[in-house]
This record gives sequence, structure tokens and C-alpha cells, in this order.
Amino acid sequence: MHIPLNPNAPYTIFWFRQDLRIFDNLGLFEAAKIGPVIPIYIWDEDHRPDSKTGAASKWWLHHSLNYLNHSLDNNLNVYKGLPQEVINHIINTHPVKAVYWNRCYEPWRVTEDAKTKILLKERGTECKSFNSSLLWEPFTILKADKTPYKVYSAFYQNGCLKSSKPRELIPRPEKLILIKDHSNPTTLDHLNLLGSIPWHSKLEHHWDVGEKAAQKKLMTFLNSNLKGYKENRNYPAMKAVSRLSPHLHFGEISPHQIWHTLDQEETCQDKNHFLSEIAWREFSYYLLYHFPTLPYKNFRPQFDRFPWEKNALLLKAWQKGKTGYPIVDAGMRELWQTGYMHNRVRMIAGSFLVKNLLLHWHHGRDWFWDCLVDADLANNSASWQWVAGSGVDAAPYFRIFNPVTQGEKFDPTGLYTRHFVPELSKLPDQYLFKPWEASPEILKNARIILGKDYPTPIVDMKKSRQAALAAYKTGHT
DNA sequence: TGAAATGTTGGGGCG
DNA sequence: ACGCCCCAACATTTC
Repeated sequence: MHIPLNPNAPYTIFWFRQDLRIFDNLGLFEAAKIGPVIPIYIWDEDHRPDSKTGAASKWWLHHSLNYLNHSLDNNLNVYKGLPQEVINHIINTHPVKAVYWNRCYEPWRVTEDAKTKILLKERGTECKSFNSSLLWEPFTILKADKTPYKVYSAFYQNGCLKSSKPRELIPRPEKLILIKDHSNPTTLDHLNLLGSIPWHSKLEHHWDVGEKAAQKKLMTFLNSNLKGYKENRNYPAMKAVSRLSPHLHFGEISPHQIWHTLDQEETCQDKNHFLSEIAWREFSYYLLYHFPTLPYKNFRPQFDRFPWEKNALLLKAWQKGKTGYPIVDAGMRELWQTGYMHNRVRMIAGSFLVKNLLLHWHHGRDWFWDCLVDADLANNSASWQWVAGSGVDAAPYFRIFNPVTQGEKFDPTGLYTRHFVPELSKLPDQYLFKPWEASPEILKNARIILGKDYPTPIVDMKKSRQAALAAYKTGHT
């Protein structure tokens, strides 16, 4: 056991990271138990090896930190810099006996945290990290042969569900004495997370940020949308999904709370299906931990030989929602306008980029990273590799979504598509997902000139499908 | 957490 | 009445 250099020092630093909440925050609870807490947040983007935060994520982070600061009676201490140096500085200027945080799992953070831990121990400061954002930490779940699972269902059913139950919920700290670092000149605004162009003001219409909003969203979901979830989650117009993803990413709510709250519900298909979606998040973190190259390297090496296209115009059309395929365009515009895209449409738009435009999944990864308020390294990497077919337990390469069929099936009344692609709003259901098949008469009545008001398809569905199958074949031989 | 091509079946029209 | 063909409707296979 290590004996702190200054065991009589009263303060514990609690380092907030992707756990921007008070309730069920294990590290914070433990820190508060042993005395007064200096709550800190460190903006370290300029000191990272890679992985810049996306614009939409920065918008969310700004508001989440602002909310957290209010919850802490304006005592949140915000810094800019390299975490090791910032923490060192605080310890040099305050009587600090310990530093606590909850663990993160991005590969570069794992490396940096290990270094920080060693440095703190060397200088005699107690240092503890906790798990507060995963139901099962990646290193606790392995196959019988001690290697990691590579198939989701086996991971979840045989790995997670048969190992220990997720820990119980942690109450709010009973006594939370907060210390403000008055020597610190940095404020939230100094982090400049919002930038100078107010492009993100549109996001404010769609989201309430912060711990309280996350709690409310969980309750609303349970009361209104859990029943029927398994089926309704496929229909983007139904708003039947939880939309908890950004809250989970920033740790405004813990997966443990979701798990235990659902545990009290009657067992049914819908409940188990929702829990299995939560488990997909666990699986993504699991893969990222065991395969740290997941964000950039094809998990299946056959894909390294795949003949991707290079076409800036096609990419631009996809990004802006001007592909000429209405369900794809609706999804891409939902993303741009709201910082979010319904899961069903993510799969359709993702499949379209990779399998119809034949553009590298890295382009999709990067655009989503910048635009999504729920951008998350584990989920984004694992999901794009899944869509591309290059991933672990991925969609087989020949599974190519047809955006016409998918639109007709999952947005049968066109409510979702018409909302985000209003120029098609007068087009009858029959042609909504294939306007190029409508007669001149029908187009005229709908006040659409194809190629002017709405694009003609940027690729031919049938030909591009054939091209993709051929390309995958050459890549795989 | 696909789609398209191909195969099979069975009812009905018709010579 | 019977066989033949057509073609939904469904099932299976292939990509």
C-alpha cells in the first residue's frame, strides 16, 4: 500500500471526463466520502495525438459543462492543457491528497491515463480510477480460451449475461464540499467550444442538454415508448427510440441506471431488445479496447485491397443530402439539422455511401464524427466497420440496402422523408421514394422539376449495386 | 439489423 | 374431364 506524501492534506481532486453527472457517479462518490473535493474538467484537445472533437460534440460539451457547473454551485474548475501538467499545477498550489477519476477507454486516453497514474504515484499523491460508464469492463469478459469475443451475440449472452451482474446504483454524495480554484483564470467560455460562427443554434431546438434532461428522457421513454420498441424502433417517423445516445456519451446518465431502471419492468421482448441495444454499446467499447486500431484499420484485412472510388462530388452530394434518393437525403439532412440520425436511416445512408457510391467508410466516419451530437469513438468506429462489412461480426458485404424499398417499408406514409426533404412534400406516396419514375404530369402537379428542385439520382441503383458486388469480389480474391 | 434471382406450388382459365 | 399454361404467392438460394 502506498503512503501519500502529504496524508494530512485535506483535498481530493475529482477529474470529470465523460461522466458529466452527479448521480451514480462512483468516482465522485468515493472522492466526496474522504473529504472536500476540487471538481475539475480539462480541455486537452490541443494536446492530443489525434482525434479532434467534432463540432456538434463541442456544442453539446459546452452546454453539458455549463449545466454541470450549475449543479456544482458554480464550483466546476475548468482548465486548458495537458492533463498531467494541469493536475500537477493544482497539486503544487493546493493541499491535495488524492486524485480520482472514472475510466475512459479511447486507446490514447488509456495510454495517457496510465502515464498520469505513474507520475502521481511517483510524487506521492494517491490516485484511483473507477468504472462508471460500462456495465462490464472489457478486460473482465473473455472466452474460455482467454481471447476476446468477436461475435456480438456470444459476447452478450455467454460473456456478459453469465458474468457478474452490473453493480448497484451509487447515490448522490451525501456531503459534497466543493473547492474552487480561485487562482485559475480559465472559464468555460475560454475553451471556445462554440466557435465564432453560430451554425449550431439550430441544435438548440432539438436538445435539452444535461443530467436532468437525460433523466427525463429515460422516464419518457419508459412510459411512452418501451412498449412496442422492438417493432417501432424501425420507423423513423414514430420517434419511438430513446435518443439517449448523446447523454450516454457524455455520461449525463449511466448505463447502470438504464439497466436497473429497466430491471424493474416486466420482462418482455421489447425490454430485452432495448437492453440488447445498450449491450451493443458495450460491445463497441469492448472491441475498441481489445482492438485499438478499430477507428482506422479494417478489422478484416481483405478490405485493405478494396478498390474504393475517389470522387469529391459524390461525397459532397451525400454529405449535403442531395443524392437524389429521398430516404438517404432525409437522413443526411436530419443529421445536418439536428445533430442526430435515426438508427434505421443511419444504416441506409451508410450502406449507400459505402456500397452504392463505393466511397471509403472513413469518409462516413469523419462526417458523422463532425455532425453527430452523440459522436463516440467506440460506437462510430464499430458501426462504420459494421456497415462497410469490414468489421467484426459485420453485415456481410453482399447485404446492400435498396433505398427505395427501405423507404417504402419503413417510412410508408412519408412523414419523415417529407419533413426533411420538403421539396418532395407534394409528391404522392407511390413515387416519393423514386421521383424519377413519376410521369411529367405528376411531377408538374407536385411542383418538382427533377434536376432543379430535387436532384436526379447521382448513381444508378442497379448498376452501382452490380459494381459494388464486383468490387467486393475483386477485393476478396 | 437485405435484395434479387431462382425454385416450387396450386388455383384458375382455356382449349 | 383433362392437361397445359400462366402467374401469384411463397420458399429457397445466391450474391
